[in-house]
Amino acid sequence: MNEPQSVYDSLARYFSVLGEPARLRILHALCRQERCVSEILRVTGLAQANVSRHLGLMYQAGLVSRRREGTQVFYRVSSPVYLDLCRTVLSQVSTPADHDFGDPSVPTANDPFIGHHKEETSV
Amino acid sequence: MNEPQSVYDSLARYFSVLGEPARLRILHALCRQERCVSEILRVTGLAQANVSRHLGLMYQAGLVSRRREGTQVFYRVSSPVYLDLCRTVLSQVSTPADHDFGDPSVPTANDPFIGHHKEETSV
DNA sequence: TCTATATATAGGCATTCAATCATATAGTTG
DNA sequence: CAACTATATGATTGAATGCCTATATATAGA
Repeated sequence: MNEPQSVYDSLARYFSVLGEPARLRILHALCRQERCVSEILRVTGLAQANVSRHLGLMYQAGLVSRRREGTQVFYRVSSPVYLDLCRTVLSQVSTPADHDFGDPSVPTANDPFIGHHKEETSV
Repeated sequence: MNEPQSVYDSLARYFSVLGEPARLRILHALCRQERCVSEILRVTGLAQANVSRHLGLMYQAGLVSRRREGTQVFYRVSSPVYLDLCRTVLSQVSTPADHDFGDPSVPTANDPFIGHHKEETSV
């Protein structure tokens, strides 16, 4: 029972959940639509146990919602706010150009969380 | 040198930097104004070595800028975007009301990151 | 140069946490 | 119930990271 004591702890917890590449991949897979776990596996290429863990964590944190349909469990982003956060940071990240997140000249087609989602062919 | 390979890594790195209560405290201390390290120590009550480390990390990540003046080093939030992120998440967090982020009846006086970030104009 | 103040950094220790393998649970169908 | 599919979880390991103490660097002044 490690309840967060302060606003800072709660806030940090949210950011920590977002601070993991694998979880961001999963979030991106849910960017446009809800998906069941096996779809997420296929799209992201991550291992089953990992995806399940990350989804559980994100679910507990409130970032994703889920519903069961037969043996499958469908997850979706619980609030577009979380996608907005990603886009906001991405827009900041792209400007310095000291990393190679998509050339500024090349439009946002390849960037995650843009909304025009390239289906699972995204590299 | 461990350069991030994908957009997800870079994005996660940013969120990770924000995913630490101590760093959020420091960020909050810089919410309205730039401050030198000793001021940050006094305001946050954190240990000197920790603050220095956290500031160094945030500086490398680009979240804060700094300038030296004599023996003192003044830090400031490099972009109000990072404060906006905090406020955005806080607004999401506050709704459940299962944590004590400032009573809704009590105005925002005690809540972090509520101060309007005055244009810093990099003195 | 010597001293004092302000900030940064190194090393050790403890904890957190992601990846993995194996196994368990839930639901469906025969 | 048995067998199968889909998803979750336990246990272990290794890496990353935060805090602490001590020390190093930088700047200013006598």
